[in-house]
Amino acid sequence: MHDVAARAGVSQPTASLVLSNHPHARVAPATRARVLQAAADIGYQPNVVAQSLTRRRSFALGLLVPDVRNPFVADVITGAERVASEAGYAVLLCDQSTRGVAQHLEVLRARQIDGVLLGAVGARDLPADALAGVKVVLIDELSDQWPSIASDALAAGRLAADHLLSLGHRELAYVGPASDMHAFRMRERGFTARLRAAGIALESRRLQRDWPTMEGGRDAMRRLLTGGARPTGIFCANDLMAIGALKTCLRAGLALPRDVSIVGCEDIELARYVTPELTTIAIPARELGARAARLLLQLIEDAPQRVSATRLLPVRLVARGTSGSASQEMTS
Amino acid sequence: MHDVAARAGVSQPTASLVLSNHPHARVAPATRARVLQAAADIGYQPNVVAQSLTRRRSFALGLLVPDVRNPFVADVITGAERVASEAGYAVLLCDQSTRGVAQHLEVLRARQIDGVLLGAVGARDLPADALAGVKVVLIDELSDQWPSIASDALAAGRLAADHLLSLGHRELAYVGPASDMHAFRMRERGFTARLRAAGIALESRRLQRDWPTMEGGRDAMRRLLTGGARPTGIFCANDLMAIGALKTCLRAGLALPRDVSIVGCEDIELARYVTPELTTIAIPARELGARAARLLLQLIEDAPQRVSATRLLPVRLVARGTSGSASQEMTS
DNA sequence: GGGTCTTGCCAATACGTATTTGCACCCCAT
DNA sequence: ATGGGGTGCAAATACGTATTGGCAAGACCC
Repeated sequence: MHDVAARAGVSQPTASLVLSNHPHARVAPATRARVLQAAADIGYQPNVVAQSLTRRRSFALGLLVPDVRNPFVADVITGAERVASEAGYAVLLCDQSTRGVAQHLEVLRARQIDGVLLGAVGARDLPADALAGVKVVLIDELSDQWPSIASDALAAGRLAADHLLSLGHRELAYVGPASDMHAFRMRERGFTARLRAAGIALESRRLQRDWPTMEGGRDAMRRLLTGGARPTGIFCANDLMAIGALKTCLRAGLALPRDVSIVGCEDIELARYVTPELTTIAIPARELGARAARLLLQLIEDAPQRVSATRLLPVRLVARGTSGSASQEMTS
Repeated sequence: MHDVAARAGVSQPTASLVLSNHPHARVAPATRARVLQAAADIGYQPNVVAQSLTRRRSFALGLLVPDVRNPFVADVITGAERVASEAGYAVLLCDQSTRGVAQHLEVLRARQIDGVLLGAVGARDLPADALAGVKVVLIDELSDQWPSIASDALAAGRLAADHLLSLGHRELAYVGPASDMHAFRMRERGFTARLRAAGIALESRRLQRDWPTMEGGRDAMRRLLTGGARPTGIFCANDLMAIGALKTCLRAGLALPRDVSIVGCEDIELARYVTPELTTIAIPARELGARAARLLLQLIEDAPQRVSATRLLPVRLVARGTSGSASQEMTS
């Protein structure tokens, strides 16, 4: 910028006034033009680090996720990255497999990060002190302590239950992670609540918890299959587990949806590419990421506008090939 | 840091010497201890932005990828993020769906980034001028202009060809992207070279190009099916395309591997979860990302050590359910 | 006991930009 | 002509840390 100023025959502060396009900048049009021309001539690019130091804003967001390889998470990232990037913010990616939430937050704080998006992190796990003074938005999580963007997980569980019930299933099971994430808890609660309303109680051996991955779904399904009293309808808290379960059923010689119906949750792209195609509850992952980023940017730029107005994003049932009438089993 | 210095009764520069652990720092042990104690007392955290300004190093890497949602890319990211993070570097994620490579590089340069990892970006597309003065490592790409870490893509193509040939297939096809990425070009070249060596020429209608996604694989497969003279063995340049093709075959009423054999490439986790399980060539994605990050860190920290020593990472065939003997078709 | 060396610290400066303050200068009204 | 108000710019300062140079005080030599 010194070079620009020298070339335009003005002082550095004047060049700064012009280039930062200050609102109440009183600069003569001719001078302004000279500075802009000089900047264009030498291809001036501002040093964001220096700007960050004086303005005490890094124009960067932290994006903390449990696992980049989870397709749902990848969708969330895509939505958030796009919004942030278009607003001129950089995205610092932090994977929890590398280090814990608290440690990542330390690093981000040291970098004077403007805000943090927390994806798929259970609110109870959050170290409140590590978050002190950090602007944060939770993704697909609800908390009265921090703003968040969430999907209607309760409805997701209900939709899955209603779908299976309407197909005539009475022998039902739930497969989900041991996570304390709000989204997972609510999917489970919505499901079991609807079962209770239909007069069905979920035995504990039909409530299987495991890691929210294909492997976890596989292991949970194995336990369901060997546990006796095989269920005919299964709701899996996410599609990865559902696919693991699906695969395990096929390996065990079961046919879907004849012998067993499976309903997943999230509707990742993959759900349409397994065989049979997975019936699931669609969660708008990209939209969650995008809205969370937008909310965070508002919190950063529009002062203490704490009106998070957390609205639940709607979910919907996508009936495909892994769910079918329970009577099929009886008649076959 | 001023507070730390005041608390320890020393000047700010002295505190800096202690806290930055300078090699030829001549500080009395007692003083050093006082400073460290003071820093611990008030929970001092360095301001990385200010450090970046003086040291002219941001301790941050750019990671430029075509699409976070591609599982192969997600694996690469995981590997790179882990290495960078453990070395104390932040990772700025840039998705090409947001803006072009050149624009991302501008932004990264303005942020005084220390280096850039370019994942799955064709070397020919690279704007050489936008890369001037930026330390960069290409991932799964080869170039005599920039250092890189790549897999043995030629061998991958050969392995696929040898596998299909050894199963007796003679009616072969290739499905790949129109990308000019080295990895894809070599996978194709290795495949076709082996076919030629076996006296088989690939007709143009059996060389289908499309987007490297499931949809692309689906569309390419549809063209193969409707083009007459259906091939019995197909090599798809990545697993996503292979899965799209697989799915399309199943929908068309074909059985795998009885009617058609498919070999994918990359061995993403998903390959084991489609039905039948996908035969594929395993590419060490995470290792690629990790090695690329390590090489970049070397270039950054160890001076102009241009000895990139680009070694090709080995690939291997993983035979699963989508490939079988060609004679099966004849006898069925 | 005066000189050279070493040790341990601080003062000064730099990094590149933003912001505040103050000073010329000109225009116009009285 | 003179004072007041506005305009356009530069000087000074700040952001938080790293680095250089130099200055005291002590150790050591003859």
